[in-house]
Parts: sequence; C-alpha cells; structure tokens
Amino acid sequence: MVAMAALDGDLGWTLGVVFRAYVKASTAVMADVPGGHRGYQVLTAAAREEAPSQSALGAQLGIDRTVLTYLLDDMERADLVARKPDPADRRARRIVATEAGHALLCTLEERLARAEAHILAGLPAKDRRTLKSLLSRLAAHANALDPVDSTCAVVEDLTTPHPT
Amino acid sequence: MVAMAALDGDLGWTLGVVFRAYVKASTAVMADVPGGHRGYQVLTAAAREEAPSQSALGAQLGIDRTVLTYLLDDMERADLVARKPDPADRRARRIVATEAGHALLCTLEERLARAEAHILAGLPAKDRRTLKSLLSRLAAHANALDPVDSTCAVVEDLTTPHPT
DNA sequence: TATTGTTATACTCTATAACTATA
DNA sequence: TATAGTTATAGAGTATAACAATA
Repeated sequence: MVAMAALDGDLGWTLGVVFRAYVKASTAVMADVPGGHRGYQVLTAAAREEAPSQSALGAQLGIDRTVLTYLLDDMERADLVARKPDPADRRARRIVATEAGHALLCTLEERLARAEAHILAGLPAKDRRTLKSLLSRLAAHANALDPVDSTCAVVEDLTTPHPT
Repeated sequence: MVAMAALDGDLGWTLGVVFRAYVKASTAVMADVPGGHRGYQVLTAAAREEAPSQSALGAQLGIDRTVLTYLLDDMERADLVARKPDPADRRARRIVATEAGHALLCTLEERLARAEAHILAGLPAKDRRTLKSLLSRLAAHANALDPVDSTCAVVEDLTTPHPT
C-alpha cells in the first residue's frame, strides 16, 4: 500500500489516492488491450476522428512517433486498427479502427463507466455531481496554467549521479 | 500536451488533467532532491517517525527494498539522511533525517503548499474547501475498495508479444 | 531541404535472484 | 530456518539517432 496519511487534508495526497484508484481500475479494464491505456487512446482517436495520420496521432496523444510505430504494429496484429495509405501523401498512413476495434471500444467504454461508478460509490449522487463539476472547472483552468511560476526555483543541485 | 477533450465530463479525464498538473508542479519542486518524489517521501518519514528501519520505510511507502538501498545511498551522499545502527538488532539500520534534511523538508513543504495554491487558483475559496473535502472523503473510501469487482473481466488475450 | 514512418541503439526504472550478516 | 540489507543481472519502457521514401 502506498498509504501513510501524512497530511490528510493535503490536496496532492487525496488527489493521488483517488487518481491511483482510478488508474488501477482502468488498468484492469485495459489489461487485454495491446498497449493498455495508450492502445485505448489510439483506438478512441482512430474511431472518432477522420482517420488521423500517425504524426497527428502522436502529437495529439503525446506519444512519440517511434513508440507509436511499435504500438500500431501490435494493434494491427490484433486486428483493432489498420494502416491505410493516404491518397494525398504517399509518405503518410491513415489509421482507421476495424470493425473489431469499434466493437472492443464499445465494451471498454462501458466497462470504464462501471469502473468510474465504482470509484465514486463512496459519495452520494449529489456530491458526485459536485465533485465532477469542480474537477472539470479545475481541469479547464489547469490546461492554461502551465507557466508554474518557478521563479523561486533552483536550490542547489543535490542530485549525485550513480557511480554505477 | 496530452490534451484531447474526449468526453469532457469524464471523471478519469478531469482527474487525470488535474493530477498531472499537480504532479508537474510538484516534480518541479522536487527537481533537486535525490530520488524526486520518493526522496521527499522518505525524508518526510525519516523526519516524522521515530527513525524507521529500511524495511519499515519500504513497506510504508511501497518502495522495494532493493530500490530503497540505492535511494538511501544517494540521499546519504547528499547529507539529507543518515543510516544509524539499530541498538536492538544489528541487522537493521534506522534512518534519521540530518539537520540539512530537516531544513530541506521545510523548504519543500512550503514550496509544495505554494504549488497546491497555484493549482487551486482557478476556484474560489469556498469551492476549494468543498473539493478538498470531497476528495478526502473519496480517498478515505478508495483505500478500502481495492477489490474492484473484476468479475466480468477477461475478454480474450489480444496482446501479442513483440517478436523483437 | 523538410517530413513521414521505420529501425537500431542506448539509457533509465523496476523486478528478480543471489549473497552477507545477523537473528 | 527466517529476516535486514546489499549487490548483480535481466527485463520493460522510453528516448536518441540514423535511415528510406516522399514532398
């Protein structure tokens, strides 16, 4: 257990606990998908968007293009997506979800919803809505606040490299 | 950016965004600490508890004992903690925070609080309290709900091993 | 020359197992 | 025999760089 109730009202702590619970549950859901969470994300994008190119996918999902190659190899082998030649650019490949891919995606989304409900089960319906709304507001804001004013950073480098 | 607004009211999504924002900010805070977050956790435990043994530390923080050895090597080299012999058990070492360790811990906690405030800045004070309270309730509950009824698991193994 | 995708290599983390010194 | 801590080895995941085909 990663427990230890350091500062219990601590945001980082509670956020971490809840997030890890969610990750754990969703990881179980994704267990059989090649690439796990990433495979799911790719599948979602391939099913929703208009056959994105690999570079577009990578940029969108924050997946390195070299990693994406291997991931798509696995997913193609599992018959979840296919690489189609782009008629307009012979260098590019457009990623489309296969029928099996769409079917799996449905199943996954359903199971994810169940996992979410399970996590939120500790809260009455009204509080659940409140929490989701607050988080959503914060998320919208968080995307825009990258410049974490680290003006006061740099203490002194305490890190020593492993001497092997 | 890991963006992509898939289902925007989605718990996993918003939770992930907020959590990652927090992780990013706190990672910046921990940048100079050997072992990053883990180093911070170890430092906290060493400063608070009564000189825990390595095995106690590992169990408490979910850090493998072999990893802990390397981590403590680095932290000791940086003069943040020290390994003291346990008078009662000559196999064990008790981990204590040095003076520099305590000092650093203070600084880190202060900077963490600032990072947290920064993340929460998107919400008015009242909502901030509500969110923290809801999360805290959920966290308390989450620790006890490990048995994610995966009764309906196992679809079929789509994973294919890399042929290298 | 720049870009899309692939491949090969290297590096970082983590996990496993084997070893010592105690108990 | 079992436990605390250390060390060595091997694996997964990721990052870097070089390459082929095309723009």
